[in-house]
Amino acid sequence: MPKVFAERSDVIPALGEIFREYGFAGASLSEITERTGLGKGSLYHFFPNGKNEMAEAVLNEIDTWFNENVFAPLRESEDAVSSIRLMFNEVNRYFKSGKRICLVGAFALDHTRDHFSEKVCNYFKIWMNSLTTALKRNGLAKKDAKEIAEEVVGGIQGALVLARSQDDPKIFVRAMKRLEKRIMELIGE
Amino acid sequence: MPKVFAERSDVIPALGEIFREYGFAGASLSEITERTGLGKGSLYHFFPNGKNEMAEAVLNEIDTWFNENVFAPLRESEDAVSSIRLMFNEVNRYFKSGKRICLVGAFALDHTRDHFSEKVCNYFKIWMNSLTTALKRNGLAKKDAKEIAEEVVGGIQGALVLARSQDDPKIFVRAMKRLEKRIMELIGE
DNA sequence: GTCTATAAAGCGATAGAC
DNA sequence: GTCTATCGCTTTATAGAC
Repeated sequence: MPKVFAERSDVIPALGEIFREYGFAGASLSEITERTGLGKGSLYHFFPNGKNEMAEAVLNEIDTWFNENVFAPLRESEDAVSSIRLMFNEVNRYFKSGKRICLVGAFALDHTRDHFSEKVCNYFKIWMNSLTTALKRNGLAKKDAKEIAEEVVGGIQGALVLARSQDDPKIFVRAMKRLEKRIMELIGE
Repeated sequence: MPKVFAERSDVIPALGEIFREYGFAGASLSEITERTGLGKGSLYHFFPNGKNEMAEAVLNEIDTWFNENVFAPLRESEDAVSSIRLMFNEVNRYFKSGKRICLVGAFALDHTRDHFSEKVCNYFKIWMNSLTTALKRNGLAKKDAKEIAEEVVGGIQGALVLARSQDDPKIFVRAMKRLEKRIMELIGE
């Protein structure tokens, strides 16, 4: 019996997980129909431009989530220290303590990046800029703040790669703790 | 006019670059025939098991290269400090100062990992273990050595992701310098 | 060892009934 | 909004001539 009145936004999380597991090129429509429970008709109704539009919708949702839960607090919170602690907590939660990869980072590595270059570039750029802002508010010089932001955002991506390569999420958790500790030492907390 | 007497080992570097650019799933045989200049007949002559065997050959070559140029010196060199400097130099050269990604790291992220899990796992494991050995030889406690090795190998992977996301190889070069400096400070050089 | 021709399957995408 | 049927194309892989 066909489901009715499914909403476009309902399928986006499932699409995200499929792209994470198979990559953009490896995610086939048959896998997508199976996992979402929607036929091709429904999928093309929601995403007339096919797989490309699905990936774009996923990237937009990621963008929104990080802006609301991580980037905006870093930029706007009066208490910069707790906004940085919040970042580590939320990021750890988002990546399921290392059991989930970063889709944007995965897209960045191969030619998939070229199809979504603006979104891929901005995700990391805004993340680093927001963290830099919070660090400057804690008294760090602009140059130092930028450098540590680059180290932290890069360190998180690398820990996700390493954790998956060893099938050991604890590698990610350890990296997060190490990076948080280093930031807190630098800003004297 | 058909080339004759091409050798299997001749095509492996080209295969590596194709997999880096397109990922395993995204690398099509038509792209491979085009870039290697070999017809499907020749390719299946060299790699009877098709794409899978091609990727395996690439991973084997990567394994050999890193063992000879990076891992073995780390484990065996009498001068542990210069073996660590050598590591940073060789790794920087291998990844073309951030213009080339790590194929093993890319494979690790999606389900491609499951097809080559042993090789993917061992590449990073042996890298971290070799670096740990060199660090212990410089007087670091085992626990500290393991932690810094994890940080450095992860940091390199993350920097590759970040550099490509921003299309800015300098991010990778900066990370390499930062990581080398941190190691040298820790072992008191 | 190389090539071309071809097979069989799967792909993304579309059309049209309901 | 959902489905099934189908299109045209590309895919991986094989066969067989040279």
